[in-house]
Amino acid sequence: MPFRELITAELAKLLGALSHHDRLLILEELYQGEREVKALQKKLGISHSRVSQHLSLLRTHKVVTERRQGRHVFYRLIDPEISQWVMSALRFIEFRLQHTDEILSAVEDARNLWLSPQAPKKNEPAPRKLIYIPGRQGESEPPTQNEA
Amino acid sequence: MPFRELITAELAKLLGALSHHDRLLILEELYQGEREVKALQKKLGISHSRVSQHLSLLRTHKVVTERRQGRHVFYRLIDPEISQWVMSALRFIEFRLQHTDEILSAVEDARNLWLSPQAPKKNEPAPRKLIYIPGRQGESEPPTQNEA
DNA sequence: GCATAATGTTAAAATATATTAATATCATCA
DNA sequence: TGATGATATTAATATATTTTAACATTATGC
Repeated sequence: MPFRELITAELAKLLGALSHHDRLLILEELYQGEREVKALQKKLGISHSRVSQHLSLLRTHKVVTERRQGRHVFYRLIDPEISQWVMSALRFIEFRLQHTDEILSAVEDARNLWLSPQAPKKNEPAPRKLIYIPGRQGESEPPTQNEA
Repeated sequence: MPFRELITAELAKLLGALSHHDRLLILEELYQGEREVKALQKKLGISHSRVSQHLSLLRTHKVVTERRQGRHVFYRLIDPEISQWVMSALRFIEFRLQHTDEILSAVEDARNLWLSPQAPKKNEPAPRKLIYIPGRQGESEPPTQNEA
């Protein structure tokens, strides 16, 4: 497996590009549809320069792309399913968050927003494939697994 | 959505914990089964201290857990499906890697290793749910999406 | 038991990367 | 051209990573 290292490195870079609070919010926002920098800036409450830097990084990592229209630049996800993919990781963190009802319901909200088939509120582009499989029916076996 | 920030921050932390070449290799390795530090050290070709520190970080983020036996410490994935989840992101980077046949086949190898139902070679713990959906049949619509 | 080797963990220091905020530059359109 | 919006650059600060070394624990041989 000669290029396994390369693949792992690429994956690590992608994960690194996404491992930022603001950038995840941008992902969430862009999952709803195209947005210009100004809109993202308002939504996130950070400077436009910072938004631009985040977008630049996401562009570098081929997560987003843009479309120019006059002086407006609209950003969008290259593959909107990356958003679903990220959110499908909710299952790996929810046990950390399952403390208050408020947080639990926020997790539900997030899941509905990002993972339900009717996710994009208005004028949705197309029905999306579900990646997340709710529930943990496969929880029977203790993960002792095998030896090498 | 009051705790959305919290959820996004948690997700970002998880992604951050995984966004390292060595740690992804550890994930891959542990997907095969329990491993002691020494084995990981040999496999990755890095210092045992570094392995231990990586494992410590993964432990902090509840990705792995350990079992002690004498002077050996065996690590395993808390939820082996996290490994599949990470590898299902291959689709988001493969267009960057699709250059040589060698790389392409390495991607295939990686996919087979991590995502095929019979993934763990020997004495597999249980049939695993597939998260990755091969192919891109939903590629018809240009992602113009909707406006807010 | 005692010394020694094997296995892991931890801490501290050095290095490398990432983030931020401020500023500068560039492009577009009225 | 002037106003606006977007991007690039920079420098400072903060985080992460790596290395080295010290430490703890368990097994083994005498």
